Amino acid sequence: MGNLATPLNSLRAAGPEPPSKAANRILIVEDDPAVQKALRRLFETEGYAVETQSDGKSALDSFRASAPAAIVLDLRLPKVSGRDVCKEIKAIAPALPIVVLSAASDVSDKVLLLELGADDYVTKPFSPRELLARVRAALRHTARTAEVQLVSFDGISVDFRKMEIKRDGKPVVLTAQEFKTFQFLVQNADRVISRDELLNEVWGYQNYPSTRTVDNHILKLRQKLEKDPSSPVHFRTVHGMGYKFVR
Amino acid sequence: MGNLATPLNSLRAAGPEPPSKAANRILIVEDDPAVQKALRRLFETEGYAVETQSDGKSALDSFRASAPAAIVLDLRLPKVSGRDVCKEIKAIAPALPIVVLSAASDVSDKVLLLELGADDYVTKPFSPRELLARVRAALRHTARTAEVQLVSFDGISVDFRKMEIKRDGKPVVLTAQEFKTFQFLVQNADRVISRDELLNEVWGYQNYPSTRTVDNHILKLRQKLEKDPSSPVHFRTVHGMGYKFVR
DNA sequence: GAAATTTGTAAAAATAATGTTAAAAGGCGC
DNA sequence: GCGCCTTTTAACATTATTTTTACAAATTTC
Repeated sequence: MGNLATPLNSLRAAGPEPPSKAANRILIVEDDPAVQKALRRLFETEGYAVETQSDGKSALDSFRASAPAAIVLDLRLPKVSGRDVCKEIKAIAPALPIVVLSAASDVSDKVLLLELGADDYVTKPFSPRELLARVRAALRHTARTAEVQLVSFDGISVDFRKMEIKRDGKPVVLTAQEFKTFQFLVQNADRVISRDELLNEVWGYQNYPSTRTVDNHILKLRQKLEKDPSSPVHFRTVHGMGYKFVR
Repeated sequence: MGNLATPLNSLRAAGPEPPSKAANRILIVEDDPAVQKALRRLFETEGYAVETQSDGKSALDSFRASAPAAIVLDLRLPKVSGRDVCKEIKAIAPALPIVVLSAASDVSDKVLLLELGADDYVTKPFSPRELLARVRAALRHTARTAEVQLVSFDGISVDFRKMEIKRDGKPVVLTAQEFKTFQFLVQNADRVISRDELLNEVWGYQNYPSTRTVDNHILKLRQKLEKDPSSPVHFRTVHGMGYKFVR
């Protein structure tokens, strides 16, 4: 499971979670049989209910009939072009997430995708994991438009959308990386997060600093947000495992 | 983090040992000796048990024999091509994460990786850290899916994800190693586990403490979790064999 | 039932992880 | 390029955990 999916998990962590049937139905529109097959396998092994179509016309029919939770759409399609399919679907169901597959040349202008109404796209040699992550992210996004945007605890209030943090009414300034770290921890509250996971999720693959970097950011967060930084209450360390944010 | 891993393990293999699916065993398939050596070092210093193969044929044999937790696979291989190896392995073990190494030109086709069933890829030249990060992410993925997350017995409740244990409502604090030991025992409840198996599975490959270390951890678990530690009910001793957790 | 082996137990010794500081490296606007 | 801010690394102190050790108790073997 892509690590991007973790916030979702933690949000639900409160109770036993009933997997909604509709929530994991996916429509894949792809004309190349080989790719179609591969995509089907990819998503099915991840527990999605997959429906596949090979052309734009059938895709539209299928979409109306089965009401999928998300659509994976190849832009290059016979008959009705992928672009038109995308537009049309978005006209009917604006909230339905669509992730577009495209050759790099197709998206020379990202503007186009926005016009189409696509929620995200994956280009050329993409890793299956990446596609999965994007679809999941798209699903998550629509599933919870108001994804924990406001949090407050212990005299601290946070507006993640505005990127505003106040402590006893006074603004607290976090740097970019501190903020991202904070947000990830909050969105995964109560769960123990390893340094590696934080590096993956917050820092990403390209720049992968040493694990000690994480410690330093935690230190900063404690200094800026804990009442008594030397005995942290919210940013807890779990020795040998990682860190854990507790409200 | 020693890298004495290999010799120690082979020594230990003397005794009768069940085919373990150690979570940190990695198969690296790479024909360039220099790269192979570098990769081996990279992963070994990170505590993985590394097995290397130079061609597709041996890779398949090795995969069948040793059941690694993940595979790092160069697409360019002599004899059987990396592509075929990938496909074949995915056909047998769809859940086994495969991270592909490839020249940029190899993945120019957006289809390729998908069809192969690879989970992720890194293009040459790649940064060691990025490769590590991707492999770890892939491993975490498989580790997280489908495992018991909540358990309770006898007034004790466990949330493995939060790493939280409560006894009659009060939190019990376990150290990292204690927790891992506990988790492994619980997930293998009712089965007798030898000390050697515990060392392999919980302690991993590169640290090999004496078997008495296991006894001490069991002791701690009993002290923290048994009603009457001197006559344990859940953490049972199977004389001459090992231990066994009973709910 | 005595010797040999295995396990229970607690405390000491050895390691390893984390906290913290300060300096180096990297980015960015000017 | 220069100065400013952020991020990362490096180093050292501190704390926590893991491992070893030694001996007592229990179990098995003969």
